[in-house]
Amino acid sequence: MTSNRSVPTLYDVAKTAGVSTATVSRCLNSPEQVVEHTRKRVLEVINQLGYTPNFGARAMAAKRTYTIGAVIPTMENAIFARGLQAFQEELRAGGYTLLVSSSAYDPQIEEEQIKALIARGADGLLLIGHDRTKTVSEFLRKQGTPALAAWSYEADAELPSIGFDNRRAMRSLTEEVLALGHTRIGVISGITDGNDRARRRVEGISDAVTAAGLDMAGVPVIETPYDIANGAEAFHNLMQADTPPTAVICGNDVLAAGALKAAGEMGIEVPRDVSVTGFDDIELAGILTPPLTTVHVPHREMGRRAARTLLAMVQKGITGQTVQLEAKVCLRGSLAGPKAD
Amino acid sequence: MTSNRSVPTLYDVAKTAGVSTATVSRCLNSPEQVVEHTRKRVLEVINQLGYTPNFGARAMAAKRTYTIGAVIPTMENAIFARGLQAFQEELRAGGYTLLVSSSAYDPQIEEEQIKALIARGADGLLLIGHDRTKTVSEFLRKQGTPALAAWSYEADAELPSIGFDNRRAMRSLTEEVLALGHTRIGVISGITDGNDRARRRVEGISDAVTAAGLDMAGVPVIETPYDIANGAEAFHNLMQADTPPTAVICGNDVLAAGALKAAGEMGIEVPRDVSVTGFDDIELAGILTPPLTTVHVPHREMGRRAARTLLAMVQKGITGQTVQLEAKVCLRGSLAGPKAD
DNA sequence: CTGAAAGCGCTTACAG
DNA sequence: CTGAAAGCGCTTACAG
Repeated sequence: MTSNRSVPTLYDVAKTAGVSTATVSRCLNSPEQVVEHTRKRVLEVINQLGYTPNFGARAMAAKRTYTIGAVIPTMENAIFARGLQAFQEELRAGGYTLLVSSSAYDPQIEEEQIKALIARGADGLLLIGHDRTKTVSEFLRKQGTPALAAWSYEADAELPSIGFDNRRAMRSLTEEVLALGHTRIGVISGITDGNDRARRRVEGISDAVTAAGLDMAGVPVIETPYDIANGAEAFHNLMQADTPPTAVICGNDVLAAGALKAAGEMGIEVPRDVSVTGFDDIELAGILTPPLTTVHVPHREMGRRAARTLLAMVQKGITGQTVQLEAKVCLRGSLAGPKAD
Repeated sequence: MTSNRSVPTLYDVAKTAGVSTATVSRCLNSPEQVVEHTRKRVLEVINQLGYTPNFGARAMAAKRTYTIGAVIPTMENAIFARGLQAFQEELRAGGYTLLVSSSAYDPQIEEEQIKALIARGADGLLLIGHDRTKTVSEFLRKQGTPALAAWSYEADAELPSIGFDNRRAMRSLTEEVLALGHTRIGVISGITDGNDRARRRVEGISDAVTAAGLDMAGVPVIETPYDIANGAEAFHNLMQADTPPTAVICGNDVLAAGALKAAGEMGIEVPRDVSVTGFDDIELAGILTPPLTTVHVPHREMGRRAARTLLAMVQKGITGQTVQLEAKVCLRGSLAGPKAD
């Protein structure tokens, strides 16, 4: 039974080349097992017919797809873009294809996407961070598909991870802020629920604040989705207080960009009137006015190493090794001492 | 790595539920065909066993995957991010999963990715623009997989498209620039080879320049990959001339951001000393200093409509209708008249 | 080096 | 409403 516009199959190739389907399959998958003149003829027929293997059939029969899936929280804001680009380049060099989907920071959607990717035969998975639904964690364990968490180092997490210590990095940044003499801090954080990176960063702020002898209870923390407009609004609210902060620490560069924008609109000068810091060091950070003090994340290295590790897990069946990378404070013009008044 | 604890199959479910595989399949795909008590029992077993359908097998048997693939030139710069987000949301509402991959603006990689996506059973494809290799165009035609081009309206292209007229939009922007009295224009364009959007934009500049009675031969055009650093370097070079331009028109906002950055470093004030314009109106454009005059692209609407059109093509087998959307000039602080000297 | 054949895990007419 | 069975397009021991 052939459909009208039938796509050629292995069988068609075999028939017109006068060989068995096994031989055609071998020409594609282990050409060294086929003698040259046979192989040449088969490859010609393949070209002539415009044959491409049916992936589903292949996956089902061979039980591998040379596909790696990644589920990231968002494709906007370029937070993950650079790391993912490096990840993809490295996979490609290894003969693997990357398929990406995004969860919009919604655990339910993340679960769907993970299942969709596994169902589509992903040989391995790159995920971001460690917070996820119980059901999907269990699903992953049952499935046995190798998975790696990036962007967040955790020593004892369920999945091996390649990332940095968000808490420690943010603590270092905050220490720099405090060392300049700021005592009135404000925080604009991402949503911490379901986002361990955001949560760890707030913890890092708290660590530094407490260690400096200040009371975290006196530090206003606004949680809002990562977005320029939200950062602007939060900044606006923070500065409305009777004694507004002299330094606003933001959970990432996107929120900080919003804060800077709001400052401009409110006639507040940064860093003279108030300091602002970010996190991530996306390209944007360096071109804002003033340039943003932030934490530099080793995006590309993280992507590359994640790819290598995941490929090793997939190909050699080894357990992924957790690796901690460094994220360093990057001082720029948006941070200065508090106004002497 | 295959786990010894083999993943349950349809057959396992059927056996332990005491029904045929056909019935289990129906519970999943057309539950209304199964009487309630049977269905209930089967669904319980499915849950208990943690069964998930094998996608490859399903795709092969059913010949559809509810998957849409997209190949975009880059995940960086957020140029496509917003539109893609809307595209994905709309697909999701329709029960489809989006899988994305990026080509790094390399036609060869685009070809690979398209094939990979089709091989993986994508029911339809979203591509960007109209320039692609002969082989992949032919492949698409042979394959018959519905495909749609976005981000670029072309009346008579091979693929139906949902997009705007890059040429006309850039012409309008340039007319605004010229209307202010600028006669010395410089252009920083993306790489036009293999990128019809970039090419059309330069044509649009040429249209306006020529219509204004100026000679395009006198307009320096630098082509460089979309990237902040490249934009900065190109701006630097442009301003090195004996009679530097009084207005620099950039192929997109990312290049313009680089130009603004370079201007700052060179002590050139925008727009007093030189005007700078972009294209795309990504979120960045509004928060730069000064805010960027640019062309506003209807990202979200484009994404949504692309999804609806593609879904119609996939589900109803209809031919996609080409739609032209409006991209409007958006005037902001980075553009002013030339310095009166 | 090559082929015949089983099997991968599903869906879907076709019967009943 | 449900089942038996063919078929989807490949890969891979197993023989020869």
